[in-house]
Amino acid sequence: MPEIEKNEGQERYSPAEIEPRWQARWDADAELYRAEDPIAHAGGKPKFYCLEMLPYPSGQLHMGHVRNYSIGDALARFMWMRGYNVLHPMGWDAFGLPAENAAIKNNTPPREWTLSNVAAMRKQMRRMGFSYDWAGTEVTTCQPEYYRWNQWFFLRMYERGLAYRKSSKVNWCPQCCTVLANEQVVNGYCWRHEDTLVEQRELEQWFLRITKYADELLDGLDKLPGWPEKVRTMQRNWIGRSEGTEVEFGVGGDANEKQILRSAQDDNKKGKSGHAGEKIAVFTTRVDTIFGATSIQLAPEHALVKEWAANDSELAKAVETMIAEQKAAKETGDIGNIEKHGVPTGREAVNPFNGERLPIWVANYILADYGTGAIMSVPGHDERDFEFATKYGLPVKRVVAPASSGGASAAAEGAHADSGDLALPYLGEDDAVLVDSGEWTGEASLEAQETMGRFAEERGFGRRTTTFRLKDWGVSRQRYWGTPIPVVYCERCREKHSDDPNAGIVAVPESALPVLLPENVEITQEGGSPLAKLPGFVNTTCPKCGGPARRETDTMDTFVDSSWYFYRYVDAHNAQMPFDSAKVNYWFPIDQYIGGVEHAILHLIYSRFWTKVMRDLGMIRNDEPAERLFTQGMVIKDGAKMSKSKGNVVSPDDMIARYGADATRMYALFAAPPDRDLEWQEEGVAGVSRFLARVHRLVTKFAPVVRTVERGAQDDEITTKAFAAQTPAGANLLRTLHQTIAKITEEFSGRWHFNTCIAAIMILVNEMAAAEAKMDSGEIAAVTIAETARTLVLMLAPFAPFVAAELWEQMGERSGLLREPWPKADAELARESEIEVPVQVNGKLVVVVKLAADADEEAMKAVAQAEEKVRARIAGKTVVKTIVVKGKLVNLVVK
RNA sequence: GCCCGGGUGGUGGAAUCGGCAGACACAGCGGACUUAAAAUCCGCAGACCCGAAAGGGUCGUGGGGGUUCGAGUCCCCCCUCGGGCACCA
Repeated sequence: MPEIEKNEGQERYSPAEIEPRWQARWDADAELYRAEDPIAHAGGKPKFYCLEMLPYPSGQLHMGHVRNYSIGDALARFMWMRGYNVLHPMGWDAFGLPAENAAIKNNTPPREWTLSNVAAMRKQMRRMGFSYDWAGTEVTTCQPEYYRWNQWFFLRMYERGLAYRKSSKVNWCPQCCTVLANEQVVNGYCWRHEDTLVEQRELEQWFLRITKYADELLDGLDKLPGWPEKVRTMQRNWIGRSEGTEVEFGVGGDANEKQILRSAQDDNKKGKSGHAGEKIAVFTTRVDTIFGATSIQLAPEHALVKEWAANDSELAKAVETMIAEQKAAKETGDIGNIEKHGVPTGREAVNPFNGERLPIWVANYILADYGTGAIMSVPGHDERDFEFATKYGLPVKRVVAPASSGGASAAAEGAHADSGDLALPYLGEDDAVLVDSGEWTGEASLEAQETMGRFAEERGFGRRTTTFRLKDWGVSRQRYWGTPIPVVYCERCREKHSDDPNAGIVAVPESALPVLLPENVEITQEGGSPLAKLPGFVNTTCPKCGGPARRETDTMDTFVDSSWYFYRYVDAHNAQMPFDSAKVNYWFPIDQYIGGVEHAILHLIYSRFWTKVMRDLGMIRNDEPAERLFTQGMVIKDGAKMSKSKGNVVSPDDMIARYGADATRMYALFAAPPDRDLEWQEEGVAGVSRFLARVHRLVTKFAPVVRTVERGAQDDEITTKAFAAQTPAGANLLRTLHQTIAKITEEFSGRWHFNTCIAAIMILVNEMAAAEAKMDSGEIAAVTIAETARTLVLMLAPFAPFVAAELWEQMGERSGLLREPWPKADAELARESEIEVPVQVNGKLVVVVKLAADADEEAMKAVAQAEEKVRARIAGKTVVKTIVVKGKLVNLVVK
């Protein structure tokens, strides 16, 4: 053996000195970056695309980001060491309102403000040591190089009818001075302004036809087992598919004038039209209960109600009150708890199934924008209808009964709520059958839904249909800082084809892209698109006829930007196309996407939609963007989510300055498992920092040993195993080492409980510290220490890359840590030779005995029974039963 | 109201399969080192009771029941906190 030099470990751990030095080195030698084409140089390595959500460049990284990226970076580094070809990119969601607000406040142009924030945050991220390939993949969505492709996609969608313009009621936030998507309205309030109520305005807007993919977006969720069930459920609810039947009820005139009219059937036969032949379409998922309908309920906003209210001031007043009340309820937040009420319209509708005349009401619980805005009210089988009918004394009629009752509830006809068995509506079971339902009586409920739907279709007064809660995605924003919509409006073209309502809309040709967002724009809070005030931008020529035309002045929703940014990462500098399909097909789907659950429906549903559109354009092969999704918990401080308004924000810069980036990110992983909320406690960061100092001191001390051993090992060819066997203390240390490797490797590939990984590393370090003294006494071989120290540093690399790199170098290693293979656990070395077996009497712990790990059940039993404490406990009693679980425990049952 | 998560020492959390509850930390306490402090190192530490101590006993994972030799873990009922949806016909 060569002489072992010793380092007394005088150098103190100083992240402030270590971290910037390594950061500079990584920046300079681009260790973390792709020097060459990562696909061409994959060299047979499997690919791994590790993605974290790109941040909005507010100027400050917050703790939520730090946590998100610490998780992703640990995984990326681990996969790198496991020999994967890793793609780990980062970018900036750089368009959006805060830049405009900042412009108003500080008189700084949004571009300048945004880009300086990007620079500041990029610096923070580098300071954190995150392993992003800045040079190769960084994407900034507000750059024309990026947003021109938003425009390009928009044109592709427009060509295919996936982007269209229509006038409709839209959500308007008076604070943002812009339209919001449905997804951006939270309980009637703006998602950005918690106390600003969203108004409804009638405006011409651009929409993306996401509903075309509603079915696929829904069904695809079943094929995403790598996504959290919670997110999938949220998306299912959001898409809200229900299959049912639309049925047309014929409308009678004013009942007081005794102008009861024909049923819809008659109307259809005679092809009559006009007032008398008006129909009300209702949507129901339970057409089988149609014989139990006892009224028709319309939403206050229903077109017919408007018509009728025009000549009926009383009705008009009632409807107005209802709408006002709903608005008020939204403001207090308890919409949904609002009491059901309504007014009769004095008109009647005819049930096309049985010719029954039903009163038409207007009710406040009917939603105008779902289904047809009208329902058939079946109080016998719907809780809401029941509540309403009970209040107004409308009849409750049962038409479905459990099969077991033999359809015996006929007596219930016309009964009211106070009759015992009708105290609650019957909501149906799988075996329910129809009663009192004409020719369908006796038919199974589920079957009747089918046959009655078909019947309605045959007779021409209905159709089976599917409705969705999901609405098309309104993407127009009356704001400046976003992607210009690449469309012009031409008066001449419109007039030339006055029969086509879309004739005046002319797409900007692809060759003219990008439509650049002008600079030096005055931004005010007054509302209306700021671009509309720029004649130089607005006035243009029509690409079709060459005549004067007006540019679209709305910009795109920023969620367009984030819907496909992760595709751009794989080919960020492509000037010809959004990306090279071959590259996407190599990297996609994303192997792991990591982000906050707050994106569960907005970003994550739009991204899935965009993926399907691109697939149908033939650009990509994958149906879904990401194979696996992980949603991390929130960062909490003093029991509340960190936010400026609550004043409980902890700045990463402060943490770095005080404890270093390593300690900050390692604490973010240590304080809680990543899927749970994390309470930020500064003392905890200090603790991790102390731990790293301890590691630094220990490894620094052992580093010369490692260097010596590494040199010697080549000569002596002595295996670690052989050395380990020499001394019990050495075997113990190596056992812990290999148990730790096994533990961490397993967590990375499954549960991701990095808090327990770090705990395991701490245990190992504690044992190493204890081993220090034993090295001098010869109880532990130097090679054992060296092996342990070296492996420890490798395992630290995903969590604390700076100190790991520093120590790695101290140990005489020259290769970068990411190129070093992840250690392999040796099952033999990890195995326990001795186990502690608890001995119980009647399930209560009496004593713990030490046994050889391979002791069989007989031996365990014998040792347990021989134990003095156990004998004392069972003295004078009979052992009725002995339970022995090999390698686990012994339990004596006594009486 | 409905659907998901949680509830374990003073605190964050551990216990992956029903098998020693409280790993690993933080805060705390005691000791060593120091003129002193900081830093560091070593040790103690769920609660209650008995005992001078060594040690021993009882209780204990939100509450109540159950299954089991044995329950933080499984079943039923309930309380509570957080999140999502909320008249979706």
